[in-house]
Amino acid sequence: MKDRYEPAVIEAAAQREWEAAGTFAVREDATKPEYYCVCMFPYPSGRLHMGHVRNYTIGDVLARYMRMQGYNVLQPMGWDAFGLPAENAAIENDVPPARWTRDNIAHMKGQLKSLGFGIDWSRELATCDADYYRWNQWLFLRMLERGIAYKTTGVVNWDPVDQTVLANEQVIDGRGWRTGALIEKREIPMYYLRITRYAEELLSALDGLGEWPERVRVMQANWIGRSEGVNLSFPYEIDGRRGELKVFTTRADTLMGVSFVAIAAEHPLAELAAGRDAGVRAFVDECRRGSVMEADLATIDKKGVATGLRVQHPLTGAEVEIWIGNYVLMAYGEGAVMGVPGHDERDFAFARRYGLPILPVIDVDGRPYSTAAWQDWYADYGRCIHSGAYDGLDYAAAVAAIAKDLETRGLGRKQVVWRLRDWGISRQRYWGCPIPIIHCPACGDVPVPDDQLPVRLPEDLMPDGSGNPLAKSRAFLECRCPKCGAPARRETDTMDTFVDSSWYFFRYASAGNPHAMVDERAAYWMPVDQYIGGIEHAILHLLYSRFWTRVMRDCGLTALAEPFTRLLTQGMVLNDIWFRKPASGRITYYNPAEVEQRLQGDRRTGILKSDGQPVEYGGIGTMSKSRRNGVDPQALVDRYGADTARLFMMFAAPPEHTLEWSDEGVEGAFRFMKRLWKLVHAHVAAGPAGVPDPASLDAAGRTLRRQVHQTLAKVGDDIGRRRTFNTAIAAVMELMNALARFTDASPQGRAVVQEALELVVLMLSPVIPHATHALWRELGHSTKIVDESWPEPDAQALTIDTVEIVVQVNGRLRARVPVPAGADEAAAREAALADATVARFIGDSPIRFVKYVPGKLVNVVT
RNA sequence: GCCGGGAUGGCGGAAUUGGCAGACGCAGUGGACUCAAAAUCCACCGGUGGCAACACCGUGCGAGUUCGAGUCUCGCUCCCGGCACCA
Repeated sequence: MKDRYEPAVIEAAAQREWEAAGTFAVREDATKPEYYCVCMFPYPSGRLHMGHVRNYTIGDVLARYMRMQGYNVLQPMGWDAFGLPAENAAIENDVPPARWTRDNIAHMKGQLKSLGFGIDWSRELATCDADYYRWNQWLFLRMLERGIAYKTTGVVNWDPVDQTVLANEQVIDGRGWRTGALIEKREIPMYYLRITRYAEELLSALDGLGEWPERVRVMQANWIGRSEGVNLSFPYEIDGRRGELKVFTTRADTLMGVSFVAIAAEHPLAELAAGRDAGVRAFVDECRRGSVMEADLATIDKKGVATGLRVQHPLTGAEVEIWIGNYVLMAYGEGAVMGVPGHDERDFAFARRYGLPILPVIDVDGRPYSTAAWQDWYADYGRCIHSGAYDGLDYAAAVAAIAKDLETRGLGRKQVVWRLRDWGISRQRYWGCPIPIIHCPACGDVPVPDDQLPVRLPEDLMPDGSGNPLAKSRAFLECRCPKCGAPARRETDTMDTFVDSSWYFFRYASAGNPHAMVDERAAYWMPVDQYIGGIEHAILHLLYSRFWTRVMRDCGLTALAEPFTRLLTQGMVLNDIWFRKPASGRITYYNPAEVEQRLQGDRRTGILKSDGQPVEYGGIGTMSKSRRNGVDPQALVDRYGADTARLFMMFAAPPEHTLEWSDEGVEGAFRFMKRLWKLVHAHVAAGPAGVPDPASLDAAGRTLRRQVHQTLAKVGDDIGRRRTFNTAIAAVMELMNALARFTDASPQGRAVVQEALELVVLMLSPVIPHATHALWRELGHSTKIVDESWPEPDAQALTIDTVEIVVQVNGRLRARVPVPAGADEAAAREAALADATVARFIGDSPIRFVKYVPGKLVNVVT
């Protein structure tokens, strides 16, 4: 063994050994408990970024730890390989998307291997492979059969210059990103998946996901958005035509307080009113131009316009005027709301602005109501007043009575409304999974028969930015109708890439099966025991996966409803932002590596190394291409090795927090690697060491040995239960400091050090697997450390005969005194009162009482 | 605006169940080694006062509960993430 720590050499050697032994290729084994650890698979953009390294390091540490715990651990990897960037790259670099994607995969796979992740590569998959996406198509056909998939129209962004449909992200300020043309909204036929059919189950099952972060569950619950209320109708007669204006309300108890009805600008009645009045037309157009989805709309003024149209109150028959309100959403409920200014803040503001009557109809604990200003309690539940027959009823009783009366008149009933909408999966794009439908002039839309799957995506086409190349490819387009045999045309839309990622974790566990989507191996591995990925996927990806798994269940493919037992959402990786902003022109960003930092007082300044001129500090933000503050993991690995990169990532912050990049921090991790290496080397160079004999250890030896086993217990708890890798590493560092100070070279001293080093190496092996692989051998073992079990702390080493307890006087720390372990209150009290400092602070005051926390603390209260 | 999370030294962070605030690391300061530098090693490192022993103050702000609060309760301020004016 070399004195010098040379990561490049030892890492390559360790990786070769794992590969040769097939260490991470796992098979189903009913005799062992299984542990399935999945990290969200990457989009093959070309290079690994720091977020990937962090994500996969967390997964790998857990996987290796669980392996040492005796589990049969599967850690697979794959590629989320369809999607828009490949088409953009094709246009920019004149490379077909298929080749660009596969080249990227090859390069990134090499990078993943160099980081030493314990991945079972025999199960690798790429969603752009027909072996994979044929099962998207197959399940889609099952969904069609069950009415879960259906076709209807949807609105898309149409670029009239390129004659193409754009994704939302390709529309900037209402214009096409390439052409700058004003984008039109177009209605086209699309396929949808009826996720709303599962809304109730997707919501209620969240309660069972106890090992998911609370905030993810809350975000999902809000997204699904269940509301219980009453759907009711306001009858009208306009131009001699009878109709009913429907509204949904969760506050049917306030129905007698209605003073107007507000409808969305997109509502059919708004269109009718706009046709009669130029003022109304202008307002409707203004509302439509404004975005409906932005959060800052929450603070805009509640504006509206009267339509001159009137409806009848469903219970009293009184005339109620219809207004168009900019705060009413067409996409939620019925696109219309009843206006109850007395008890709804928005309606209140609206009524005040336009001088509409405000009628209090709910009494809240007799508090005095004033129409002068809104109070939050106006929206509270109470008892009905000024409501005729309903006076005196509380919320539940009033809603029940009103719903019943409405139902008698055929004008309403109780209803549950969901915010969640069906999932539109059609994309007018080339680089995706073809939707397996054939359009026949005679038979209509005909599903591709199972025996003709997969519908292969031709890989030789080149997108040019104008429309979908599939729609121009006769070889793809032209086919025969499976029903009547007549010439027909293939569907050219492809599926949303969220489809691809909704079930890949099932496929890892059924890798390579050409006959079935999943097989009995999936039953062995699934559900995923630990799923790890970015918080940005908290809603859509996770919700779609939960939905897709339920569809698979209902098709008899799995017994599971929930795919992920435990979820860890890792924080993003941040770095400093440096920029220059010339008086005129665009802001320019500089990579932190190009900047020399200066500290002026508490202000951070810097100069650009290349020209010596100052640059401005822009705070700290997520690593991104646009701000040029990324750090290339490859450069890091090349310079320090994978172990240092892994150690830094796991040490710098807890996994769920953001992680601030720090070159000095990386240096610190590297220093630790060198210290560990040298410590083991120095110990081994002094010759063989024996096994410690607890009975013959001196005090220092016993103390060190106790710290070793205490650390072992803590590290196991930190990794296994708490998932706080940073504190686990800190504890080992602390132990290493103690070890470096321990200089007893006697046989027993060396035996304690031998044991300590072996345990340190074992404890760190999930985090820094390469160096520990070499050090394990160095410490005299012929086995591979990766095959070792996680050690158990020695209970005997942990026993102590004396503890130091803290003594407080009136809650303030005054002394520490040693007492025998397990001392009772009387003994601890006596020891505390015997201390001179304690006595000084007590002085002449009489002792009122003494509080004793066994083994920890005595508090003397005077 | 709503929902969720947070605020602890110069910095990242620790304090797991209400019981020693600041572990560990980074940066910094002083020293050893060296012709010198780097690397490495040792020591110091929240603030104020004090020669020192030591004392007092200190976990965003203001109250409260408790023998005891970074931790619990109430009310604020600011920051981050998410979103949906959701009837």
